[in-house]
Amino acid sequence: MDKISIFWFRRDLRIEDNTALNEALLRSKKVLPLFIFDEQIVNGLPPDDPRINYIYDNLYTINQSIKSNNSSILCIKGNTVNVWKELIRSYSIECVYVNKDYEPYARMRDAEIEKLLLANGVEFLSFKDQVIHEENEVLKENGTPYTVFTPYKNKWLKIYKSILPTVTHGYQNLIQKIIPFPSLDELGFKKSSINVKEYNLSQIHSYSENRDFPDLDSTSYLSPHLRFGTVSIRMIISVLKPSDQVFMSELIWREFFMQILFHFPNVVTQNFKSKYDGIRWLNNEVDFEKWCQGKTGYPLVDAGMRQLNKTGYMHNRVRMVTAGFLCKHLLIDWRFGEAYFAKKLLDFELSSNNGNWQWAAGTGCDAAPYFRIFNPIEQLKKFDKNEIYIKRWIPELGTDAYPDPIIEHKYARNRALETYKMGLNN
DNA sequence: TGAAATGTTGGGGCG
DNA sequence: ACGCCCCAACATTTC
Repeated sequence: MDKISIFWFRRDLRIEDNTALNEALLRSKKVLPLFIFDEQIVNGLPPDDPRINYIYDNLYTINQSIKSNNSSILCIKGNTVNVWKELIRSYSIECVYVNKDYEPYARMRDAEIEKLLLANGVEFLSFKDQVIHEENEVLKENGTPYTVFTPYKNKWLKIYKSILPTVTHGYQNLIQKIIPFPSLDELGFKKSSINVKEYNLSQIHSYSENRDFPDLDSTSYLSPHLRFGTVSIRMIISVLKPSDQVFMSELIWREFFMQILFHFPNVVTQNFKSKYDGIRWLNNEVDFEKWCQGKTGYPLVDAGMRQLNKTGYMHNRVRMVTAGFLCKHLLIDWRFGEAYFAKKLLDFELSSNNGNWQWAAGTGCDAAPYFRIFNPIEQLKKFDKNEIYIKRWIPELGTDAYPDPIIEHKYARNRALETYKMGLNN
């Protein structure tokens, strides 16, 4: 039996400028592309989760596009370890190629699979692909990680040399074998009514002027594409101009929080700054439910939550306002908000979601100070003064059906200040 | 990538 | 012309 190599798709769902795939095609004459719907992940999601749909659709499209070479993606649902044990039995595998995934669960899984493969004489090669600079490439002089964004960014930019997307040299080294591609139904999933929007770079050069106005809908919608790797980060960076530094900074925030999660994995469950551990959250369930449903009586908060519930997306400015409202006005632990966003966001990325929630709560590294409290009315005046965005998402606005504010701003502000001050450890 | 509270300044109304 | 008050506008401090 001829030896083959396997390229394992994970969160890099494209065939252009895909580092590990390119390496596999360069070094091996028989490359089998693989995707595993990991039961440990998907079993925790509803069968019609839009992100599962999005992954499926992209795999389907890639599978169609390599059919001209008589090639296929092997698409399986199962327990990842068991799938690999089975693959080792059915194929004579020389080498497995992957792009690195930096999340705690993925690192643990990959370490386990690598061990299994090595024990069976299979080489496991992993490559940097998802980021420009990975966890140990941007460090302080003393070799420790940065925990403040601005110096991190300065160092990031200092060592950055423009990287162009790689050109793929053809896919003829993919194994020529038609494998039936499973239907969504056969995988045990269902069609979702929510779809990922295509990304849009046409307004990228006016990002810094328009980004704070949610009614303009001028943002790029890149986030889910970066999350699932349907676009390469090198391609995005390569279209930026020197004047696009604000947009560039957002991409650097992404890598900042990735390296924070890598070096401080306890942030998943703990405050980055433990001096906030003593905050007595109220965690009122009725308040939380109203926040989730977009029924707080604060239009900007409610519009954001409804946009999230309906589309799986929320404008960034509004994310800050809704998150701040949950933590400060309602005194609900940021972990509840984080979990809700994780469930709903198409672009859900553990590192960014966690980092930004801890930012909003004031508990994170380089976070907003706790006494910086957004006034949802002032934010509305500043960023949606013509009320276009809020009317778009709250049809009953201005009628009796729209609720009164669940809490008065001034009262909530003072209560938050007192509660945070009281909870401080030093 | 905050907002409120407090302080300062200076123009204008008015006796 | 002067002193006094009011208050908008801006600046600084505080949370």
